[in-house]
Amino acid sequence: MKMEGGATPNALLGLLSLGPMSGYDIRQLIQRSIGHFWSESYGQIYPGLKRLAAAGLVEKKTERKKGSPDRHVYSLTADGRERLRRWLKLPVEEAVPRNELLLKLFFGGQVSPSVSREHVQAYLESHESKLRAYGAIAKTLRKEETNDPQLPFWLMTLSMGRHNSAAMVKWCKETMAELDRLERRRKGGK
Amino acid sequence: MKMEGGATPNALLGLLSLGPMSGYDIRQLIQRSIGHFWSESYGQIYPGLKRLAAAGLVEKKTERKKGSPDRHVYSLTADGRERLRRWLKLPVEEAVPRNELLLKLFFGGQVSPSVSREHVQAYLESHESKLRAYGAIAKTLRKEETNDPQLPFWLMTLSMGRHNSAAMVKWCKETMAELDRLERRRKGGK
DNA sequence: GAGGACATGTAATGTGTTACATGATTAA
DNA sequence: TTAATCATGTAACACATTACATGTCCTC
Repeated sequence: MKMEGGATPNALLGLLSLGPMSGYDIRQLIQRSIGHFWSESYGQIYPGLKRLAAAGLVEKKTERKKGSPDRHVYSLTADGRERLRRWLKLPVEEAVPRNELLLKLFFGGQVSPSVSREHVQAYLESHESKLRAYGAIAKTLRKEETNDPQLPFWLMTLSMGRHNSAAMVKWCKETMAELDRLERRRKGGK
Repeated sequence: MKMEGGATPNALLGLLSLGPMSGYDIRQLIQRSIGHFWSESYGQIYPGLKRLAAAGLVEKKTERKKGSPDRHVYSLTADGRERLRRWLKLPVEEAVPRNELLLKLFFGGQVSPSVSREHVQAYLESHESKLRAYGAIAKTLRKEETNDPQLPFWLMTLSMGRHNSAAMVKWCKETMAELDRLERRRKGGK
């Protein structure tokens, strides 16, 4: 009965702090809220909720529906909320970085520069599309949740996404230019 | 005998493309080269090399030393180099994002803004120190590897680190200011 | 003589995704 | 009728870290 540590159960507690929900709801909510920087699969969510319930941090209520399977709605207990707060105060644990694009780029000397160029191009497009998405989300968020006290925090997480993607767009453009130079030098003289 | 897919064995091949090495060497080299965006533990490296050798992608030579344990030096075979090139050309697989700082910040409404402020402060400091490190690495890299054809690629990966950390520093400062505003509003008049 | 670098490897454990299994309802 | 959405959950697998186990050489 450890239950300390791991971010996943605490993420579940955090989401339940927004209101009672089923495992299925949680999955959907993740995608509409923290999806840009967090994800959980059903294989984590369902067993996770079960363990949290066994530890008394959440409470389960079963809603019967004719025909379709029962809905298991979980809600935070006082203990659960306390546990969440305690975790929130703990220092953030830095994750081991893993960036496959950079890994491939680092070994770019093994292939033609155009290969790396394509990878960077794809990365550029993904960040440009993220930037568009962030703009849209900020708009609806401000419209629909104007007086929610948590809104400022949600906007801060969005803002990081924007800063990051903008920086990545800039890096991609510079890097593609440099890769073009390498390609030309290869084909051209010497 | 799949051996396709996973980035880890390909990272090993990539490092061996820089020259023959032992598992121990690989670990050290990772920290001095791709450590900012990749990492591998011995528990991955040693069994990984064994599997690559079984698949004929690397070759193992044992150097006997009196007293100390044998050194197992691995080098790329032609097959291994070919496999590496093929993987480099494959599109980059985007990883599921996981950012614990953002997760905590998203639920920042559950605790005092000063808690979030401290997390952001720590993040700021870590990126400022990264920026200093990147500057130092770029300097030594240009001094010691001036004519290595792979240098431009190494500098590109460094450059992403710089763009990213600079953006994060900016975001941290803005976000800390916003958190201070929230804190003041909380203490001050309703 | 204590500690750290050198050097290899395995076992236990943790963490996470994907595929599978089941089945109703609803929209194209 | 085909597919998507709703809804729950397990099992198999993949991937990764950490602790353990062992032992030498070198430096303070």
